[in-house]
Amino acid sequence: MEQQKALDLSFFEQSTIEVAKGLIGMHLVHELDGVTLIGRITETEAYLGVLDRACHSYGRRRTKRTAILYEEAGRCYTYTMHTHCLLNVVCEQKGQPEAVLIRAIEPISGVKEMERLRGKPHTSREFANGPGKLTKAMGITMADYGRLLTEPPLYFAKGDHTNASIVATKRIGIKGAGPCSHHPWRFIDGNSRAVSAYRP
DNA sequence: AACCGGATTTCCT
DNA sequence: GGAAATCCGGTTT
Repeated sequence: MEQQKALDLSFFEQSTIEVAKGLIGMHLVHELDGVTLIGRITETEAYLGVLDRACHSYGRRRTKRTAILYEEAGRCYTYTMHTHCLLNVVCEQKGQPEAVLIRAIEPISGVKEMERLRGKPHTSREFANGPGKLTKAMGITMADYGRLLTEPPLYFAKGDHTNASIVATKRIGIKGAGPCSHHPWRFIDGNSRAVSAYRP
C-alpha cells in the first residue's frame, strides 16, 4: 500500500461534531515496525468539552490525564479504560478541551499484522468494532499520548468517506452523564456492520 | 496509603 | 443478559 496523505491541522480545527462526522469512512494509518496498518473508520463519538457531562474535561476539569485536551487540535488523547487503551483526537482551538473518540474500524491493510496484534482472525465483524479492540489491532498504546496525529507514524488519511451513510445515535457507555447521555453525538457508517452497536 | 469507579471486553449461564 | 477480569488516575483518608 502506497503512502497516504495525512489529513492536516485544518481538518481537526472544524467543530468537533464535524470532525466526528467527517472521520467516518476516513482511514486511520499506523506505520509500525516497517508495516503500514490501515483501518477504515466506521464509528466515532464527539465529546464537547466543558459543558458535556460525559466529557473528561467537563467543568474545566484539568488533571494530568486530561491536560492534552487543552492543547492544539490534532493531538492524541489516549487513556486507559479498565485494561484497554482508547484513542481520541483533540479538536477545536487551544484551551477548548474537546475531542473525538475513535470507536471502530474495518481492517484495510496490514491485516496479517493486525491479526497478530489482536490475537484473532479479521473475518468477524467483531474484529475491531470497539474502542479497545481497534487500538489493540492497530498497535496503539499509552506511549502515543500527546503525539501529533497529522504526520507519521500515526495519522489519518482520506478514505471513501463519500460512500459512507452517516447515522447519528446516542453515545455508548456514559450513564451518569444526565441529559448529556441523550445527545446524538455518536456517528456510524450505516453501510458497515463493523460497529459496536446499532441501537439508533 | 487506601479506595473507587470507569467513553470495555470476554466469558459464562 | 450478567458478571468477572483487571488497571490506573483521581480523590479521599
